[in-house]
Amino acid sequence: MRSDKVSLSDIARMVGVSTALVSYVLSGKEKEGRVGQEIAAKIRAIAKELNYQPNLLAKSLRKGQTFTIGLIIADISNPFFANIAREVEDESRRHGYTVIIGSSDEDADKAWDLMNVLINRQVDGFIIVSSEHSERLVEHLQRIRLPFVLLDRHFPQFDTDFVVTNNARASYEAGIHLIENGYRRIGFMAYQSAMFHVSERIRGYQEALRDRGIQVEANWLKRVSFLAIETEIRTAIDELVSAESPVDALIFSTYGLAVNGLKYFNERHLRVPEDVAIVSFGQAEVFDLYYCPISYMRQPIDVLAKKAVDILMSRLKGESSESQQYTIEAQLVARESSRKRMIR
Amino acid sequence: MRSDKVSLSDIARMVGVSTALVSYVLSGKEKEGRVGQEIAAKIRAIAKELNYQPNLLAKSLRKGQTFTIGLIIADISNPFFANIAREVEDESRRHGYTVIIGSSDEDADKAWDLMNVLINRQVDGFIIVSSEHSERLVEHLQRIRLPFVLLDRHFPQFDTDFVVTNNARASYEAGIHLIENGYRRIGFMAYQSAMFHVSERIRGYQEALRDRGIQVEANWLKRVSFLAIETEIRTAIDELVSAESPVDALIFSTYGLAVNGLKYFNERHLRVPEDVAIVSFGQAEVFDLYYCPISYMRQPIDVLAKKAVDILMSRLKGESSESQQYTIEAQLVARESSRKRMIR
DNA sequence: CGTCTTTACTTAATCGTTTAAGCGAAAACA
DNA sequence: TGTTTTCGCTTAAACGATTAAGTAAAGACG
Repeated sequence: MRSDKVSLSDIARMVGVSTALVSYVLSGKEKEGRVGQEIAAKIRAIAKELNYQPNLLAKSLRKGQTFTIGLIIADISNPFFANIAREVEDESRRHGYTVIIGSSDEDADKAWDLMNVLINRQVDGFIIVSSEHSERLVEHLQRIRLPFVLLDRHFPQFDTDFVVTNNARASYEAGIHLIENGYRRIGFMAYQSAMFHVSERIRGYQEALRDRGIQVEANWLKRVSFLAIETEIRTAIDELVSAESPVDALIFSTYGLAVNGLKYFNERHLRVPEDVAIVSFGQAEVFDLYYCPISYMRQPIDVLAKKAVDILMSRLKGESSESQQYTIEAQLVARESSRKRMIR
Repeated sequence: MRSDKVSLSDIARMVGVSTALVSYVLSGKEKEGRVGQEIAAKIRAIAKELNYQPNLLAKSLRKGQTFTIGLIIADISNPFFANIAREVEDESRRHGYTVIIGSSDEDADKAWDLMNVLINRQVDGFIIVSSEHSERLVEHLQRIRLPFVLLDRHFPQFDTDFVVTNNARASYEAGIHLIENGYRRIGFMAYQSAMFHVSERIRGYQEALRDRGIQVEANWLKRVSFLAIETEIRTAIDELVSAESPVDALIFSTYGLAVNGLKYFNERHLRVPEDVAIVSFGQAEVFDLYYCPISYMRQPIDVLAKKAVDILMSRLKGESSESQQYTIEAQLVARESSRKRMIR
């Protein structure tokens, strides 16, 4: 297919030396290779003239390193993950690494297959936003000793590297914020999932209410399945605003829940914050543009991503052996959607 | 780093045959290799037992094919591109290809560097959402005969494969739609760019107005630079709604312009569609969630992406030599933001 | 029974690098 | 002058697959 691919041996032939010498010069190992000044210059000149581009496949095969990392996320078309992907990509490039991204759709089997595809491609390591039931994936990576960092979500039962948000604390602050602004009946919308970060978010919310002497009603907590979100979130909201136990505020625990929930809010003509005040997790332009800008717990995606890459890089250098675990605080961005409650 | 990597020769040693035989069996070439039944079974058994995963680097190096394609887009954190990326990823995987995504930030130099990184990684081909001044990139790929497909944007002066939206037509329809709903003074917001798709979108808009006997005023067309979008779009909108030549409707020619523009609309408390009706390009959840759902020209991202991958695949098989060029129609999704004008 | 074909394998080159080891020749040292 | 060191380069193995070509043994054929 390609015609003018130029290899080390092409240069070697033109200069009249061995490929070894060319390799030494072009990879900056002149010292070790003890190459003559003139011949080095000549090699460099010819390489430049032919626009020599080393074949990274060959290099990787030989060195046992590809300078590639695999990034497994739920869905690149979700802006939260897209932003993560962007930061990971930029940070990795700074270290000379290329990222291969795969979307798992929160499906452990897909994630497993993805992992295998990437392993076959000999990635040097992984950054993973894990999905439910991905314990097997984590165990497998540990067993084969492939470095990886869990991002945004982790498994407390495994001793792994990870970088996550302080989810309990974030929920707690979201709750306190709403309470301090006069809301008393606060709902919480979460995915139906046994993942740690989900239960942490729920825990923080409940603690906030309890700390402020509010009796948490069980049916304020709504859990919807990821796959049937569009229908289930409608039922959940219907129940939350029904006469029986109407809430005056609602915390969405992810971006996807917020988007789907707010769509239904519009449909039902529920007013924010008059009917229901809102604080959400995740972040996206949607929150700015909503008629009533949405308050949210800002997760410092750039910091999370950068830290994850840094940890992975240190692993790839084989530096430490202790697990590196970072929990980063989210920050409340208070907007109109949770403004002080008017007395009705 | 990795301990238990198992290679062809490991299997060969255990079974007591040569690596060649193992290769034949495991790559389903038993016929050509004329391998015995029993030994084939044994090889397969051991391979399974050891969980053998072929080293794609070695395979690629030998075969001169990596089954990898490079996708260059402006920015993965922009939902329009994120959706493209997702579709390209899925469709490619169906063909057994892995995608490496890179963000160019609409910067030709970054795109060039990205291209080189990916070439070094021996991608088999490219799908490119090109940026301004990327003619050099296109010429280079043609010269080295690396297959590529331009997506969403193309250069009319080059004879390349491409898949694009019918931009002139889409703008035209957006314009007609607004006119038919009673708007007469229609503005158009575009990036300051000489790229073909931009001028096509402008052309369609102007034609629509002319066809309906509306005298197009020059200062209805606003062009803002990609880099200084936040400030320039404010000035542009200020001018558009100013007393001198206030518009009653506005077409945003990209997602990014719409988001930034609408933010400023909120700030200035401009009402949609009472003050200004809106039709936008691009698509995202934002448009659904805005207090007044935004009408937009729906570009069939899934079709665009799938077609681009299909074309690239046919190139990789070396099928046709004629350039394959597809122009796909966008579809108006009419919502509240451009509803029939009330007489004031 | 000798020759030809088929079967079931092996050998070895190859892809494009890296890099340890080797090897003359010149320079330094004793 | 003889020995060691340094210099400047080459040789060749290795990474892990693929695959054309070779080969030995068994079976088919006349």
